[in-house]
Amino acid sequence: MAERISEAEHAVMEVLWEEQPLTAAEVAERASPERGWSVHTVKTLLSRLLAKGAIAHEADGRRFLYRPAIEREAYVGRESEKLVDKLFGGRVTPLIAHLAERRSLSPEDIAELEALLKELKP
Amino acid sequence: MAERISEAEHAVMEVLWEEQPLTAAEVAERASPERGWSVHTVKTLLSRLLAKGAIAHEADGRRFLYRPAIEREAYVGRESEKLVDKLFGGRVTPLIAHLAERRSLSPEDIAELEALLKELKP
DNA sequence: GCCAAACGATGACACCTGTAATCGTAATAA
DNA sequence: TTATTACGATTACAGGTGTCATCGTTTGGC
Repeated sequence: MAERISEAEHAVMEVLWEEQPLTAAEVAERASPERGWSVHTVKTLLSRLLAKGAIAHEADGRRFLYRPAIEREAYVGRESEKLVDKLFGGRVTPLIAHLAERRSLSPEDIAELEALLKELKP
Repeated sequence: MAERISEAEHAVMEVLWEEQPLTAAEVAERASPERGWSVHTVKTLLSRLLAKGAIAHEADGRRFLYRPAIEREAYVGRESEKLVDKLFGGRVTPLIAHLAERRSLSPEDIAELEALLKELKP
């Protein structure tokens, strides 16, 4: 469950986080517009995610219904932490500084962040 | 130069960003404590980084001196953006919210962020 | 001048990833 | 009841990645 999820696998996870449970065909349908995958490809990705324990399936007649076995919240939290650790020694501020520089934050962004900070203060 | 840099390659880049230029042996020396790499491994990684254009080398007698060809700033900026785009639809605030939740921000972190926001405001 | 050490270049190899196709079987349509 | 279709399971295969070893050559020590 702490297994690494690849780029393509992540795209499948996003589909399932969006709507759930889904059959393999449905996942393919929803994922294909952007990725142009064959249904075979999607099935392979689903198998790998199953093996990693990132999703679960239950039988529905002859086919399976798939659903996420890990929460998106947990996943994005872990990934964010990994990036901050890897690139910024665990410090959040330089991350924000970088993002602010590269894509200027809108006044709304800034207001949001200020509100968030206010909440975080004791 | 916009080539993907792998995990192991990134570790080599960090060594070179820290100190530069270095010979292959020196890179291995500095990288090995944490990774336990053989010098062969490091040389392979250097070759691949060269091929990708992420580093450059100049002859120093019979060996090479390696140095980064891309700036750390640019790299971490790109990587941060990729994460924000992939996981948060490009929005910074939810990223911070996640990080704040998972590893509580210290009062210093919060102060830093506040200072940063103040600077960003017109 | 010769031998060992040191280099870069090249090769190796297993595992992961992206992207399918094929196989065997079960269900469905006719 | 048989032919087709729809599934999951299995197999495939090239390119990337992590991790080294070997080859051929240069050079520094003696």
